Amino acid sequence: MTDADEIDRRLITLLREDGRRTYSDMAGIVGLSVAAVKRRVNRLQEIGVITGFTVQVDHTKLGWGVEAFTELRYAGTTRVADIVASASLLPEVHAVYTIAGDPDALVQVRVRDVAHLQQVIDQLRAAGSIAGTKTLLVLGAWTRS
Amino acid sequence: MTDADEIDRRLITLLREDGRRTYSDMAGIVGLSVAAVKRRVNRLQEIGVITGFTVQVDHTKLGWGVEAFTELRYAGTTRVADIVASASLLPEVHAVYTIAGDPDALVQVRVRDVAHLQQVIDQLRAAGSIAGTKTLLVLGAWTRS
DNA sequence: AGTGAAAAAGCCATGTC
DNA sequence: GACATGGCTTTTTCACT
Repeated sequence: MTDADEIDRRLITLLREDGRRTYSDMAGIVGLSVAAVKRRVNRLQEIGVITGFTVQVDHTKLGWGVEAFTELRYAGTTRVADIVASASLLPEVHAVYTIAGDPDALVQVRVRDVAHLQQVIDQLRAAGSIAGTKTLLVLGAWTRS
Repeated sequence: MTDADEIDRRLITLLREDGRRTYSDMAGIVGLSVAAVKRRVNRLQEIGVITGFTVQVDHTKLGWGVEAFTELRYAGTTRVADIVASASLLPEVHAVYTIAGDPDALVQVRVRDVAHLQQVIDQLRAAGSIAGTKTLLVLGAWTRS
């Protein structure tokens, strides 16, 4: 936990809604000067609460129409770091979550079509000592903000 | 699929790395004029490839230290839209994915601690005609870029 | 921490090639 | 799409509280 007060949280919320909002815009909303808002945002970046600015992309419109989560189960000796390292090398892999219990990891992938999905799953299986996989095909997604 | 050429894709990649990059910066990298880059980025927003700008936040540092995925299984008659509508009302829910097959949905949640997780799961169960849940507790996460 | 003001940088519309 | 110009907005810094 970090010392982020109520105003810091409001600034973060505002920037999550629109990462390009201007300092003067936010200053007007939270009731501080532009310089004060800038210093707070800079500080939030320095202490690592804000880790970066980015764009949200509709991957469907770029031809990556299929999204899936693949659950991975490993042979007993596999180390967590190796799991993440090998899976994250695939460009189709969007996120890797290591899990307590069963399964051992959950991999979020984005692919062009189901044939492509098959390829990626095969590559995941080949990457380590995988005991088994189960893939959840995403039909629809809702994400906050 | 949309008509986004190689330069468009490079611009998207650049903006994913840093959503605050200036047009002149990108113009220098891709070898176009500032005005041309601006027109392309505007167009990518208009056609919905770029859906918004935002900040990446380290939720751990804000006291939301526990992340989990909860698989939901429904009674036969539940409609997908209702699932998403009810789950997305909880502020702890970060994303809802509807799934082909078993389970019916995968819900990504972020909570303060495991006691809080218990509450959220209970609320998810109460929200619809849930036949069962299984929660995957995240130990570590890797996300692209 | 916050304020206010001035300099520097970036944005954006317009016109021309 | 390139290039140039000018007006406007935003960012960034600095001295002061």
